[in-house]
Amino acid sequence: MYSLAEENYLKAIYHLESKNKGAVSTNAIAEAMDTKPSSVTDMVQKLAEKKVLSYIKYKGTSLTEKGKKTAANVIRKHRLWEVFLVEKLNFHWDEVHDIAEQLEHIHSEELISRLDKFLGFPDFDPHGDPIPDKHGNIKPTEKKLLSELHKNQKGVCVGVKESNSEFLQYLDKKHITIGTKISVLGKEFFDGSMVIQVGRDQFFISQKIAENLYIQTN
Amino acid sequence: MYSLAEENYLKAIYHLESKNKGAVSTNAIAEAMDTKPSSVTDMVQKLAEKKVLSYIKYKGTSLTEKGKKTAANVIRKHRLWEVFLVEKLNFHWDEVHDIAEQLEHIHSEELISRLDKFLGFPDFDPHGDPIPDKHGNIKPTEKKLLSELHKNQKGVCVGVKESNSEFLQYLDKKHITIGTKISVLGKEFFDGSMVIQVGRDQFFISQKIAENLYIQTN
DNA sequence: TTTTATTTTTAGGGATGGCTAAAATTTGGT
DNA sequence: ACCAAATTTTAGCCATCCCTAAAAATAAAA
Ligand SMILES: [Mn+2]
Ligand SMILES: [Mn+2]
Ligand SMILES: [Mn+2]
Ligand SMILES: [Mn+2]
Repeated sequence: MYSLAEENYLKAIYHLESKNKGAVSTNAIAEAMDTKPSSVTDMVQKLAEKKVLSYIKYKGTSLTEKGKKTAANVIRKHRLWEVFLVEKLNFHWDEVHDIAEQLEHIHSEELISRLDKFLGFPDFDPHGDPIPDKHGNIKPTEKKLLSELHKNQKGVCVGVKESNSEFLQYLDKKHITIGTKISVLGKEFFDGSMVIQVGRDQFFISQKIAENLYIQTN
Repeated sequence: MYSLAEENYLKAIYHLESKNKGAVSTNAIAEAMDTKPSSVTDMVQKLAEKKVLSYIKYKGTSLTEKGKKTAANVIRKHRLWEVFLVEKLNFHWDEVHDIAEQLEHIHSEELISRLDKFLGFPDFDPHGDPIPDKHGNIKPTEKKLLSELHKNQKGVCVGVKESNSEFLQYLDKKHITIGTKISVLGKEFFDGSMVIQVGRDQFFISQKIAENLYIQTN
């Protein structure tokens, strides 16, 4: 059984590892957790003793299989609760993250197993992120960023990279959500901006927007 | 915002106060919380500074209005989550308490408000205990213990006093649950035991059982 | 009314999870 | 290769919430 703080560290390191490939630096963890590097060193040394990560002084840390599984399980709980909040309690997709941050630490295998069933065994959370299975495995999906598409390519929005309220509310305003079809009508090489078609609307988006939307093309 | 430990103390003191009427002793709190009296003194002094209870050295503590409201709100959350676990996730009524002990500490007014609506604004939890409203008020209900009934009186089971697994499983075996009609066929003055009728079955129960079943007679 | 037993508080300390400041190590520029 | 900058660790400290042992106050008995 891991403490709330330990679970949050494992989750943060898991996310950093999957983004940056390779050992995770102390500073990167500190920034992700909004804490000080010295606090990270303390915790990382404790977690190394518990064999959930390997740590080499000054060289960074990486999760062991045990650590990965534990982290994936916390992420599984987070995302299942987000589905619950949106599907059953009618929360908006930009309101659920902070509540899920708390709910992800409730300890009960049976609870999560029943919640999963109650929700119809969902594969993705409200932001399009995949929900790990109970063994910590995530189905690989072939998705790309909208910014990687070329002129005249099209696809379906399957997720968002960042999911802060401002961004999600922008998407709402433009009627973009999970499942929305998007076509690239034009792309500017200079700044990466695009003109896209969503339903009957055509409009301009910046590269920053395009870099935060996951698209599935098939 | 109160910590997990603070909320648990407030809840325990609230329950002790409503049972024993009058100031609550340090030892009583320690026993209820399964902790040491010295730890209770520490926490009670801290809570007194926060104005959620009044504390006089060697004389005991009692909750202020603020403290009562805070405690009732934790109890409200506990009981709403218990309803969720039983009604939506199909847990059995003897399995939900420990999980609700964790869920009751999730901080979000909006979450509880929506959960309440999702559950159809229930008045009672799966054990027949009343759910306080968002202001901390509990509707007074006129219920009595089965042990207070006389021969030939009858009523409906509306709740259980203790709700540990062993007792709840005993009730299941005897097909007694919330809403079950019970008639007192006979009562022994010597030991308070009874013979009761439940559906078509007639059987003996001890005084201990009769003292833990709430009955409504009308 | 003493004496004894019980209850309650205080003193001192441990584990967890933070912090700042200073020291050690690594990285990068010249 | 050397110095400067950035990163990382260590040392020492703080807050929370728990503990044991000892002291103080109250309650019960003699
Ligand atoms: Mn989230
Ligand atoms: Mn999400
Ligand atoms: Mn309960
Ligand atoms: Mn209950």
